Amino acid sequence: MSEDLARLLTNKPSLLHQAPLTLSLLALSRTLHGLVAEQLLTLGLYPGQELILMRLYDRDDQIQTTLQQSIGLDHSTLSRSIRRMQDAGLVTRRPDDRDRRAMIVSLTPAGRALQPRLAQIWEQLEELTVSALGHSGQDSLVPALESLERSLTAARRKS
Amino acid sequence: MSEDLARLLTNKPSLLHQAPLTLSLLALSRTLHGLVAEQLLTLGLYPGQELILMRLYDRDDQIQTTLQQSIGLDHSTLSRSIRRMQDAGLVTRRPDDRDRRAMIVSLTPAGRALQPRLAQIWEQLEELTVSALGHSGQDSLVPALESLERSLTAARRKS
DNA sequence: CAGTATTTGTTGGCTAGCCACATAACTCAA
DNA sequence: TTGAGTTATGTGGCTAGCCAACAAATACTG
Repeated sequence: MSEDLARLLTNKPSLLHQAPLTLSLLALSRTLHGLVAEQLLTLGLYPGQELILMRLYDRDDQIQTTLQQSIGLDHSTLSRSIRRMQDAGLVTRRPDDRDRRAMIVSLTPAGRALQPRLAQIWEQLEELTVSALGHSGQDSLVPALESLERSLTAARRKS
Repeated sequence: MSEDLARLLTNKPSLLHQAPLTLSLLALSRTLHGLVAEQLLTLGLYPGQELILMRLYDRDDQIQTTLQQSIGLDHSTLSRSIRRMQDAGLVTRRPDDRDRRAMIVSLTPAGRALQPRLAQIWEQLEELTVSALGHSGQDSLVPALESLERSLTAARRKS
């Protein structure tokens, strides 16, 4: 890279090399997101929607807020995503009789029908990442990533 | 969690537990993105713009396509981001005399002035992630993440 | 040299995701 | 019971990011 040459000449360190871990995490994050998006698109899904479906596969007929809290996205994001999934025929929404503010989100047959294909995609992704890392490092990596995620979440709360 | 109870009773495995690595990577990815966005906002920046600035810190007066190729985003995304950065007074764009299709992107004094503060944020993020992982695991993790990123990129190319 | 192909950039349209604000319904206390 | 506070959801407006379609300039080729 001639950038490196320029840096040698001017003796200025690049910000890009001063945070290798952050940078590689961000790069990986983007690539993974793109790959997931690509795979989901074959089901007509968009990133984020798979998490909603998976929560509903585990427990159908959930209140929007319950989904929002377990997934952790903003309620407005969920509201719009779920509406689009309703438009796509994957879920239905009806007001809760006992709390008429709340909307109960339920799977349609079409939404439920995606379950095996989603499971397959999920499986392939896991296989891909696991084999890329070598099966050895996998067990140690998951706890490390989860610990890192907790630390970053804690760092966000502080501010 | 009562979801787990329900699963015990119905004996249905959750998709959420079948891809722990993928899931923890996605969760980490989201949290990191949020943290970065939060920090960048203190500079009036939005995620992605910091990469453009860093490339320009390393080498000023770059063609848009050069930036696009080194960063890896879609050219339309870059076009809009750079226009917003121009509106914000961080960069200028002028057509290249030798190739009048191309736009030369250059830092303004305001854009250059963000360099130290961006460096500080970048440093803090790296410290945070490194200390969260324990300084021991860091050296092995970066190559692992980069290797994983390459594998995922290769998986995208195939399709 | 003329016509075609490629490259560079912009715009429209769709998605996710956030914040701020608004609305409706529920809760609780005076 | 009335009124204040809380909760659930929706909407407007902004960002990133993608693809597709387009225009303009350059490069290539017959």
